[in-house]
Amino acid sequence: MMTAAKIFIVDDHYMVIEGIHSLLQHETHLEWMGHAMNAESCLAFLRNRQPELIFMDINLPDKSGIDLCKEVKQKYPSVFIIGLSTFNQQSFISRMMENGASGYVLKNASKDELLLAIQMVMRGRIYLSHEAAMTADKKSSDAPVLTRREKEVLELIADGLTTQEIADKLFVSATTIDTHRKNLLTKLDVPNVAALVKMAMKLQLLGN
Amino acid sequence: MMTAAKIFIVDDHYMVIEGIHSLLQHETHLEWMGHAMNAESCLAFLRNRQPELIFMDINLPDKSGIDLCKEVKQKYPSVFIIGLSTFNQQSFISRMMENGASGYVLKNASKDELLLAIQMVMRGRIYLSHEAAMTADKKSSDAPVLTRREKEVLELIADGLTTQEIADKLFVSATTIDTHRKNLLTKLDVPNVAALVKMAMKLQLLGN
DNA sequence: CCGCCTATCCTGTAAAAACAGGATTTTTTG
DNA sequence: CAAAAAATCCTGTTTTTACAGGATAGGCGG
Repeated sequence: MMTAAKIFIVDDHYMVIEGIHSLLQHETHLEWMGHAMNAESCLAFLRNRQPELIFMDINLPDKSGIDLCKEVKQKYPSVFIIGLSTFNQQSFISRMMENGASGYVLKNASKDELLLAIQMVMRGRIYLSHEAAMTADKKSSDAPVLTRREKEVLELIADGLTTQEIADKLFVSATTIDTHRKNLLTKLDVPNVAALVKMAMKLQLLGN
Repeated sequence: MMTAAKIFIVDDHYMVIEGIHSLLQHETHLEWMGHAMNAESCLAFLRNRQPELIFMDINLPDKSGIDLCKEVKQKYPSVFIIGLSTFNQQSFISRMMENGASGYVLKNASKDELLLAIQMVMRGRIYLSHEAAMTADKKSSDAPVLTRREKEVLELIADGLTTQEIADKLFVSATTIDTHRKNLLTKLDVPNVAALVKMAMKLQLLGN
């Protein structure tokens, strides 16, 4: 029997916080440390106290859970993080895992699944929500893999910047951006930026 | 003082059910009747017992909350329905309202907001979540009015057709399409088609 | 009936994107 | 480490957009 695991949650949805709290409050081997509703206050909390496990929503008002995950893991490598989201967006899940998350559960998880996830993750294993694991292969098949730079360029293209403007912004030659754009069109199999942006939105490769 | 209002919830997310339950369980003027996790079992429940107010998620596994709302209101006109969703999708909100819902709250609503919503709706008034209401006018105010033809052209641009291709498809001159494109850029205040498509998606002017 | 809006069409120029077909240098990773 | 992947840069040409500044005809409502 291990000592009570300290749990913290970051989610901007009050009902989700209450939901998890309610589900876990009578578990004597778990200690509820509280919650944060944005990345900022989460980091502030961590400066003083350290939970062993954090449930972290992917959509936060001030910063994506993916970035927050990375930051938290850099500063506090020993903390376990379980991603939390309504949908099973494979791209988000894998990016969360790349950034050091130990697991991922959907918000429609049952109490049993939550407890199982906590148990496994606290033992150093990976837990992926059943449904999340299911769609894992499905999504990855039709959503092409973009590199970090390509995503960056894609984002700027969608913001309406021209090749030259993007080049200036990223301190590289315009031809480089041109190549990236070319590769983006090929990867997403579209003829021009208009279709590119639409496709990217559809595949949720584009924030905002 | 009215008698305890009977409340029911339909949502496929366990955490949301628990969240609302937890938030409302100590309210003595409310009676928690239980929950359903899909449209089917919601309808089954209603055949035997009748709540006065139903919190209804927009995304259900077997049927959209919008359709379920319509069906429930047809069979049991006296029941009040409050829509429930993670995002403030204006199109969904309005369709929910058209189908007889009396209100709409986001899942990040606070306890106070929930109670206020219940109170207002039970008195026959409409309650729209603050953020939902916010985006309601924002959407309608800063979303420019496009003509039928402009929408048509916009759609084709987003599909990746060039000006010439669109002209051929619509049996008009290329310069006509050029003018439409120009007007679209002006109306949405964007510098090029990439930004145009993104903005159009954001303002929900584009289907698909 | 007379604006206003919509849809259509025009000329011309400059800028940007798309297409082709490379090459080199980092960075990542097995 | 060595291969693979990613990021960088290049020279061209052709096509498409973006921008400027128009015009004309039909419909609809005050």
